[in-house]
Amino acid sequence: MEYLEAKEKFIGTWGSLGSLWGINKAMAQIQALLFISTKPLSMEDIMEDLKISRGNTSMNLRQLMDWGIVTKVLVSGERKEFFTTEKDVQELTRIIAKERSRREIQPVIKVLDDVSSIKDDGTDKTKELIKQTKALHDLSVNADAMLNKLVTQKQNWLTKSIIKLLK
Amino acid sequence: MEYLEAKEKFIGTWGSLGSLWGINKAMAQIQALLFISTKPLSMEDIMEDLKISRGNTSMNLRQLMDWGIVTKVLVSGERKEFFTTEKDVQELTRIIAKERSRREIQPVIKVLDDVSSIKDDGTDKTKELIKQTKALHDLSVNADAMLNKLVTQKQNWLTKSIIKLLK
DNA sequence: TTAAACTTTCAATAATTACTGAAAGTTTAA
DNA sequence: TTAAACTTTCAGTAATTATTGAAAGTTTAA
Repeated sequence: MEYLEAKEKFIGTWGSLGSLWGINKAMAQIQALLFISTKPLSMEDIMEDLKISRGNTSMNLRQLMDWGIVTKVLVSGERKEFFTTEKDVQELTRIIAKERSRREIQPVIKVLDDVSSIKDDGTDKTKELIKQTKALHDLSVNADAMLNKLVTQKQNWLTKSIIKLLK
Repeated sequence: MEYLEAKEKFIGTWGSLGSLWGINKAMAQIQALLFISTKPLSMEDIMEDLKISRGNTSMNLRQLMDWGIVTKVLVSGERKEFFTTEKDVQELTRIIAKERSRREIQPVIKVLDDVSSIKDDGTDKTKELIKQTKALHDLSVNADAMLNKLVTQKQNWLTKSIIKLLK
């Protein structure tokens, strides 16, 4: 396999994986492209490489920046803006985990808390709703706490954690 | 909040969370409905409750069964089929994690392995592609191993794991 | 200033994904 | 058998989501 084929395979796969996990294809592909690029890329570069429109590029770069995954960099002597992504996979994972927790898990925990706190009217179905949503609530809180714990340790969290768990 | 409102809030939230994570709404909602139901439900029950068509119900139940999350149960004296979901949240998580690993993570690991194994032609961009995809590969392998490890311990994996990690 | 170089926004459109409903298929009781 | 009770399939359609491209907005160099 040559460079170009490998590059396209990587970017394509990353895009599909994104879709599978609720991240849009262009967004995932832009990140993948920056991830393997040796230098920051301009909007023009990205558009040309991925063959997507200016608007699409602009919107998805913005989202990636909102997530904290991509940053603007100034290239001296250049008027236009350039972009890079976080290059360290561990740091990248930390950012994504933290954001998904904040945006998606926390709000669900709140709902589960509300729902599992309704008044027990003595009926079976109410009891079941309370029991099951409480179980889900507790699991979510624990899993989220664990994820944060894992991911808050800057250095080698994954390796360290695996070692601990294997003991 | 009364039972019905709480129930609808739970099912609705679960559906939205599903969409956010690449699981279709109807599928997530059927699972949610079964999860808080005190007894197995028929296709008719599900259709009526969620106001979705027969075809949709059938297709999504099938998918849930493929995932191993929902099972058919025979109710004696009844001709039609009834369905339940795994009621234990830990077991449910185990099943989902295992399936997502098998269906989605393993294939990506394979691609990352292929891509990071291309011949180093000495150029910077090839070196970068190899380096970055290798890092991603290693992270994925580790994270996947950890997930499997966590999730393979039947009893209270989450609690146990948190205790270990907090040490 | 101003005008060129660049970025963002957003209405229109395309692409994708989900859903319906009815026909075809299957199972079971008599 | 057969026909009623049920489930699955799938072509057509609807709903959702992503993308385009051009106009509007912004920045900067002269």
